[in-house]
Amino acid sequence: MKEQIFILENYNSFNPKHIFECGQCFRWNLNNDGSYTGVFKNNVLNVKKEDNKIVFKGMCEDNIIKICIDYFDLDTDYIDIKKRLSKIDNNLKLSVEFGEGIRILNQDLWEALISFIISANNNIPRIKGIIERLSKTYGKPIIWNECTYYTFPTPEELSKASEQDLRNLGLGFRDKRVFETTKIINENKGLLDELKQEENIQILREKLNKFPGVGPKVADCIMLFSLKKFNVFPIDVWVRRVMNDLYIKNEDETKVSKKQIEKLAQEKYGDIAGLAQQYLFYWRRENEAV
DNA sequence: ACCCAGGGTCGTC
DNA sequence: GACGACCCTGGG
Repeated sequence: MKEQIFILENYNSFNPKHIFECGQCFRWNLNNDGSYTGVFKNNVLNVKKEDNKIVFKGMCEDNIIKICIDYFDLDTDYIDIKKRLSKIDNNLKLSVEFGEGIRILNQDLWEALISFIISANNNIPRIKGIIERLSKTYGKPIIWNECTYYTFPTPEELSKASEQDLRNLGLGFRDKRVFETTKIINENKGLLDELKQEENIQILREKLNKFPGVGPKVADCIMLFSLKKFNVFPIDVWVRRVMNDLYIKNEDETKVSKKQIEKLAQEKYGDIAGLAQQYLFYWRRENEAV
């Protein structure tokens, strides 16, 4: 592998900070120069926005342009999506303005499955640390600019970890869930492809729920972030909070039922509920005191 | 120092 | 369908 460069000029709706900090991914880190560096599949990439250019630079196993178009969802028209969301109400308009450069990454299904199992009742800094340690211990090294990066372990690589190994890496009670899910994937080689080909959301959700550690929220995240199902609406504490603040206004947000939020999201946002979720999540998390 | 919450899920009642 | 338990860590 050798370094490749790809530059987008005058490209709209692309802001690295918005993309990497809206909660969809865990392996991108901010550098001193404002750029972000991350690992996905067998690639290491650095992304920097300067003036009217987006500069992609890195070690890629395939053509960097092809890889970026796929991973950064460059063929989707976000101007149109944002226009539609802005028309819904003023809240959406404000959240879309705030996170104008958000894009939904097309992440690897296996990595998303494990990562979001780890995310359960956990906080983002700790989730990132756990995934980094998993990669360092079981993934493959890629050297670039005198730094060593590690790929996310494949199912085979992760199968080398015992439950106790996982516990030692800091997974806590999620050790068993990750261990069992890895075992299921390794015993059913065609399962991941089968999931990728399933178009029906309900069937997909049922299949995902069979993995230990995958409940409704984690299943929705997997579908939205790695299977391009833009109509699902993952509900976590932040989304519950913002939906309650904006529409429901219950004194105790924890008392608001998931069903009620789901219904509201489908009615208001419909087939792009997942996109709405990302703008709202990012907006609410970055403006906590509001 | 102590307490709480965090991109929830699971087992039990 | 409600309710508590669950590893661990950063921040109040």
